[in-house]
Amino acid sequence: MAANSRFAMATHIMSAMAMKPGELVSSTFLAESLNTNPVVVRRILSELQRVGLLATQAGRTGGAELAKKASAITLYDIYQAVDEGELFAYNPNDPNRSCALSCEMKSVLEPIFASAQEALSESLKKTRLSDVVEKLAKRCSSSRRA
Amino acid sequence: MAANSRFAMATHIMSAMAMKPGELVSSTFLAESLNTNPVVVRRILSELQRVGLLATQAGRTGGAELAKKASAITLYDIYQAVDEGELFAYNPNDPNRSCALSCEMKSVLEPIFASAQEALSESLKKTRLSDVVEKLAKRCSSSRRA
DNA sequence: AAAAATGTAACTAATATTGTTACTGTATGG
DNA sequence: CCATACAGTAACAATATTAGTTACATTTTT
Repeated sequence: MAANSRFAMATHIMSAMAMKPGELVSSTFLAESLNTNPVVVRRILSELQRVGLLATQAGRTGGAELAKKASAITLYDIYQAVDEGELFAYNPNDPNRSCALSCEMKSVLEPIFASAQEALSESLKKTRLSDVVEKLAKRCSSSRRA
Repeated sequence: MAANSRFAMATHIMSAMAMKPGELVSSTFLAESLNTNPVVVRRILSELQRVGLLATQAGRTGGAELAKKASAITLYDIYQAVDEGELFAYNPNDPNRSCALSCEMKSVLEPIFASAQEALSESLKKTRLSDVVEKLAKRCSSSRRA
């Protein structure tokens, strides 16, 4: 259980909400779609809410709904909300101060890691949540036909 | 101890070898530079050797050396050697077969994940090991001057 | 007041990463 | 020929993260 699937789950959750505009969707409903526990969903909802992608409402008829139009949300927004960890980690040990290479390694890697992270981010910015929903709608209707 | 630093360590190792062309470098020497245990180094050496980036020699005067010129090796080659895991993980649970969205989610995410991975890879291909070594050499000489 | 929702804390199980010890096999040098 | 220094690898411990679960407080509607 190491590679983190929160981005996939968050995109799933956001897509489900985008397909029910104006409706409040419960964590229990979302958990059934994800085949997991409602608390797992609520943890992700909480992160998405924190960055303003959705709003929740407590109480008997409560639930969550998108805070913006699906066309105004990119997958990068979702990625950022749930995946704050750095892509790459540096050597966790202190540099060996008697080794010049060891002392300079991190500062040489920094811009390389930053560029890679930036390339990844730009790629995710190209897809909007509305694009995902469109693809899902197409696939779902064609699988229903089959 | 979760985010994986093998790419940073492997780049460090490859750089150290690139700065001693023709020499066999021991895992003990590399471990001192990384401030870690020789076995940690040998595990990474083993992965780099598996993909043909370096060659090792056993015995009293043994060690490791690059199998190609530093200008013929990109950081992507190193990344691939040590970081085989996927960048993103899918929801580990089975899809809920009574939910069309749930059933189609993975196939919609697949090309998105692939594009992001590709963008990352292309970014890493832009830097050659020789570029890293040049930057290190500059930084090391200027820090020595200071 | 009951019911159904959010929000969150605390715990478990599984897994990954790093470091360590201990050992085998190999090649060199005296 | 044999001690030495290396690679290679298995086994284990410490730590951290992820996902799932239980439990409970709070909020809102009916």
